[in-house]
Amino acid sequence: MNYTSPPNPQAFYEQVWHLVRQVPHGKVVTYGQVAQMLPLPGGIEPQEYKAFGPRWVGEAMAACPDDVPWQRVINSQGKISPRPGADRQRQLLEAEGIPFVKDKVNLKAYQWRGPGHEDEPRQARLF
DNA sequence: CGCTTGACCGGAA
DNA sequence: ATTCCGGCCAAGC
Repeated sequence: MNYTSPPNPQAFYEQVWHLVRQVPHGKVVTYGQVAQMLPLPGGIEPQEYKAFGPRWVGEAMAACPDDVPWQRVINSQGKISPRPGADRQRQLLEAEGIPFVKDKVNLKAYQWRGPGHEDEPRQARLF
């Protein structure tokens, strides 16, 4: 279906922004992850959503309000998607304490898993 | 009117 | 590890 935008861009974007606003300081999410976490938009086939959802998330970020921590959304490779302004994004993330190695973020350690399991210590007790 | 280009992703070469 | 490609729309030049 639509490559450029979902059936109801405005509604979809708001869902994206709502989710991104919940990403904690010092954590990141990927475009694809955000798309996957949101409900399947009406009138869209799952296969189509899988193919274009991530791009729509990108569109949403390009038009996000000021109160959305847009810098915490990066691509599936842990890198900042190339575009004018990428430097600024990296600066903001580093300022949050997120280290970059070879221009990449260690998603294993810094990816936010979603509401519910915030950032519990992996294994606090070691008897 | 035709060609280029997108804040993407996963698999193939 | 890196580059290319399909997916297949639409606005801008």
